[in-house]
Amino acid sequence: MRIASWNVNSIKIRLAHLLDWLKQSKTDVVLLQEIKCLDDGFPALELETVGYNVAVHGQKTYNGVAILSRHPMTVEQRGLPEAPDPTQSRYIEAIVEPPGADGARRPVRVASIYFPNGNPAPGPKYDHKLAFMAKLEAHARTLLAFEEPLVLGGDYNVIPQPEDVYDPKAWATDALFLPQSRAALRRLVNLGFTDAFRALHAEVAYTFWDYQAGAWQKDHGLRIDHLLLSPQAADRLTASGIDKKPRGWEKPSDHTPVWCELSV
DNA sequence: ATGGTAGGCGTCCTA
Repeated sequence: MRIASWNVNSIKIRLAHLLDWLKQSKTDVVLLQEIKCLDDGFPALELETVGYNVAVHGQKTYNGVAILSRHPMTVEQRGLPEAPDPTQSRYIEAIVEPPGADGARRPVRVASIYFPNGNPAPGPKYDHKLAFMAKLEAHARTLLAFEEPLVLGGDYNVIPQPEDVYDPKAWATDALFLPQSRAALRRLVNLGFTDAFRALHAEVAYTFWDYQAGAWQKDHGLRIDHLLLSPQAADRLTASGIDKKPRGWEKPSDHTPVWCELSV
């Protein structure tokens, strides 16, 4: 089963890209962020027509997350439990169930998460970022106790290591790379998660290139979109990658998809 | 050197 995460920066603007990419990538489950629309405005019909079930936690103008699944899907959470600002739609969680070849049940719990950017730091936005990460960590503890396959995917807005940014010095004081942000991500990972991309790849790779200053052309990127796997999901990890192609298309999102393959 | 670009119920805010 292939699972991907993609911050599309407006589902309305990016629908054609998403449909093209779904056709060529053969992804079973897609975790979307920054859909920037209410539930009613989400193009559910267009996506159902090409074979996906749709779950949306939308918001007007900002944020908004969704999950697409070729397999039956049950929504478990809309909104992060005890989120510091529940008016911001940044979390949706579901259980997807691919058909077992032998009739066995193989449910996988997935979440699509849009972490706060946190700039400027210090300040109230940075405080909100850290508060959100603390509540996410608490919820992740609860989910890990279920000892089931779990994929926490999304735009984490955190650069894990210096090798995950083109110029670490230039990002030293940015909310995405401050020591407290990186420590909060480490606390989460250290609960027992596996970074699906880094587990299988040692090379430098990015998931985001700013629209400004020719960042894409200069390959001035960041790796801030991640798929974190519970031990039971990591046991089944067979492949992962970052699909750079969509970032090079006309009128792209500033993010490109990260994906992983779990054996059935 | 504080620019640059993109998206949205937009004349600013967020990223």
